[in-house]
Amino acid sequence: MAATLKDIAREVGVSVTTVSRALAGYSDVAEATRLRIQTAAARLGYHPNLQARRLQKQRTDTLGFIIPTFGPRFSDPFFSEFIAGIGNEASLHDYDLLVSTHAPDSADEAEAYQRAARGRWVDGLIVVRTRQDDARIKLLSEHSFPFVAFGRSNCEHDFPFVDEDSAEGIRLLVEHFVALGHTKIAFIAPPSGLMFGHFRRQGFLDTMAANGLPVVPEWVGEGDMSQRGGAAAAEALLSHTPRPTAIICGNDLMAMGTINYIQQLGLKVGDDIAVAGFDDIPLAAYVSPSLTTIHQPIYEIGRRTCAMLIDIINGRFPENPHHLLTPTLIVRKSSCLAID
Amino acid sequence: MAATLKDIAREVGVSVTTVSRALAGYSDVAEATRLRIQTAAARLGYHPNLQARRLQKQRTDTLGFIIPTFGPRFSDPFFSEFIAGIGNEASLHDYDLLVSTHAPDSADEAEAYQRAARGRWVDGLIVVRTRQDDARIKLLSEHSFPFVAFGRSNCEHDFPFVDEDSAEGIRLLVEHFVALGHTKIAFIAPPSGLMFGHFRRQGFLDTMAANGLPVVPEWVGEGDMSQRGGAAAAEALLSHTPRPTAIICGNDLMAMGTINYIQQLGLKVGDDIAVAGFDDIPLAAYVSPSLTTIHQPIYEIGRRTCAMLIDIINGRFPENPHHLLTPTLIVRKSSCLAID
DNA sequence: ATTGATATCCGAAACGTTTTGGATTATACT
DNA sequence: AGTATAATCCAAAACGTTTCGGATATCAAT
Repeated sequence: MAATLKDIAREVGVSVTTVSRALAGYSDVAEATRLRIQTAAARLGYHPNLQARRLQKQRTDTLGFIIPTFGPRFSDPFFSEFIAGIGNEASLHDYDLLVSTHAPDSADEAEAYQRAARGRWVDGLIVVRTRQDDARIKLLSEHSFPFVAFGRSNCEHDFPFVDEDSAEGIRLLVEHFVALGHTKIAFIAPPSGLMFGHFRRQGFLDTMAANGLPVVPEWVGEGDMSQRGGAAAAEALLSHTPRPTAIICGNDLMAMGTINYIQQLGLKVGDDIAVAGFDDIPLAAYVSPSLTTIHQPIYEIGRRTCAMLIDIINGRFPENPHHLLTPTLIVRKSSCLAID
Repeated sequence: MAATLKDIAREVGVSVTTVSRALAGYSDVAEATRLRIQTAAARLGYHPNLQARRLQKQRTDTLGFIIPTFGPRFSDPFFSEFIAGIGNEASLHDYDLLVSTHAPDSADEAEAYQRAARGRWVDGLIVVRTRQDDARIKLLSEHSFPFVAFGRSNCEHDFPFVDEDSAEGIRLLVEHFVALGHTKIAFIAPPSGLMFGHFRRQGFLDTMAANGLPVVPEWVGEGDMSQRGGAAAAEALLSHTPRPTAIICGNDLMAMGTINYIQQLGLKVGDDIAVAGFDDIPLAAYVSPSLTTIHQPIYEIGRRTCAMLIDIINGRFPENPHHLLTPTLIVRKSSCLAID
C-alpha cells in the first residue's frame, strides 16, 4: 500500500539505489535527478519503512527506560516529569522512547535488562534510582551496552551519569535548621539500598558531626519514599522522648506523610516542629504548610541524561561523562525556629 | 555476532525454513528434529531478530502512548500509574510500549498522530484525556487505525473506549454534600475542552437541579487540573459573598490547591468549609485534611484499555467495546456538615 | 588519441525473518 | 503392486532498505 523506494524508482525511471542515495543526500547523484526523485517522493507520499531501515542498519533508533516500580499502585511524580524530559530530548534527535515497568531487583527486571544487553531491542538505556552494587549497571557495563544513569553507584565500573549532589543538599537543609536554632534534628532516610538514600543519609551524618550535634539513633528512620512510608517512619520517630524539633525527610512524598502524621498528633508543622523534604515536586508548594525542600530540576536532568546517551550511542563520547549538579535550597513555611 | 536461524540450520544440518518452523511450533516438523533444533538454539543462545521478524510480518509488536503535557514542568500522578497499567498488560502479551509527550492540540502532536495513522510506527494507540471534537479520534477513525481511548467523545465516529462515569461520580459528591446539609455548593471544573471536564460539569449542574439547588454562576469556576489552577479558581470563587459552604473540585490536584488557598485565608477545611476532589490519587489520603474524593482505578483502567487494544489489533473485536465503570465515593476528613 | 579524473548511475548482496508451494519419503489401504 | 495419504523437509521469494564495488559517460589535460 504505502509507497516504497521501488515505486519511486519506477516512477522516475531510475534505480532503487539512486533513489535511496538521492534521498539520503549523497553527493553522487545529479541535482536534477535528486529533484525529480524528491518531488516524486512527495507526490507519492513516501515515508521510509523504519523496520526495513533498522534491519539493514542494525540499529533501532530507540531508547529504553525501565521504570522501577514497587507494586502496581505506584505513583511517583518524579517519573512523569522525567519521562517528559527524556522523551522530548529523544524526539529532538529522532529517537523513540520505549518504556516498561518492573519491580526493582525482580527476576522480571533482570530479564528485561538482559534482553536489552543482548542488543537489538533498544540502542541504549537510561537507568534511574541507582542501587548499591547495582546489578543493572554491572550487567550493562560488562556487555559494554550504552547507557547513562541518573545517579552514581559504588561498583567498580566507571560509567556515565548525571546526578545531583544529594549529600550537599542535605547539608544545606541541616545547616538551614541549625541556623534556625535546631539541635534535635531527625532524619527519615530513603532506602539505603538506593545510592541516593546512602548519600543523603551520609550527608546527614556528616553535617551533624561537622556541627558538633549528636545523632540520636532513634531519630534516624527509613521509609520507602511514599507518603505512607513517611508517615510510618514519623510515627516511629515521634514515639520516642525527647522528640526532635526538626525532621528532614529523604524526599517530598515522605515529608508529606510526616506532616500529615504530625498534624494528626495535633501539632503544628512550621510552628511546633519543622519539617523539610527533598526534590521540590510541584505539589510541595501547594501543601500546607508549604514545604521547605531541595530543588531537583528533574525535567532538565532527564534531558541531559538523554542527550548524553544519544551522544554515546553515536560514538561521541562526552568530554565529561559525570555531571554533578549542585542543589539549591527552597525555604517555605514548614520551616520554623526551634522551640524547646 | 548474535546467533541467527542460519547458524542453527548449519549446526543441525537442516534448512533455515525448518528451523523457523520448528521454533514457531508448526506441526510439519518431526519431534526429534524439533528437539535437536531447540537444544541447538538454546546452546547458541539464539534470540530472534525482532527487526527482521517485524519487517517480514509487517507489524511492530509495539503500542503507542502519546502523553498530552502542558509545558515541560508537568507532573501528573495519573500518568505514572496509567503507564504502569498499560505497560504491564502490554508486556504480558509481548508488546512493547512507545511513549512520547506532546502539548495537546499542538502541531507537534498532530504530526505524531499522523505518523502513527500512516501505519508501521506502532500497531495501535492509546488515547487519553479525550477532547471535544477530538481531532485525534477523528484522524485515527478515518484511517481506521487501531486505538482505544480512555474517555468517551462527542464525535460522530463510534470507537472503543474505557471510561468512568464522571457525571455519576459528581452526582455522588453533590448528594454527599447535600446529605450533610450543604446547599451552597461551588464547583471548580476541569477545562471544558476535555470531555470529562464537560461530563463532570454537566453532572454537577444536573444534580444541583435535581435537588432543587440554585447554581450560582460565580461559584462555578474552571481550572487547568493543577494545584496552581485550583488555588487560582478557589481564590476567584471565594472572593464573592456569600461564600459557598462546600467546594467540589474537578480533580484531586485542584482540590489540594483549593485547600491550600482556603487555609491561607485562615479557614479550616473539614470544619468551616467542605472540599472534595476527584480521582483519589494516592496523595489524597495523605494531605491534611485527607480528601473526600471519587476513586478511579487508574491502574486497572490502564490494563483494560491496553487489553482491549491488543484484542482489536489481533482481529478479536470485543463483544462490548464500551466499558463504563461506576465510580465509588471515598469520604474523608475534608467533608463536614454545613455551617451557616 | 590516449590518459586520468570526475560525475553519475546501478546491479547485486546483505540484514534475518516468514511463507508459499512444492518435493521427497514413508505408511496404509485397496 | 499400485495408489492415495500423511509426515517431513526445503528452495526461493518476499519484506524495504542500505551499501559495496564497479560501470559508463564526460571532460580536461597530456
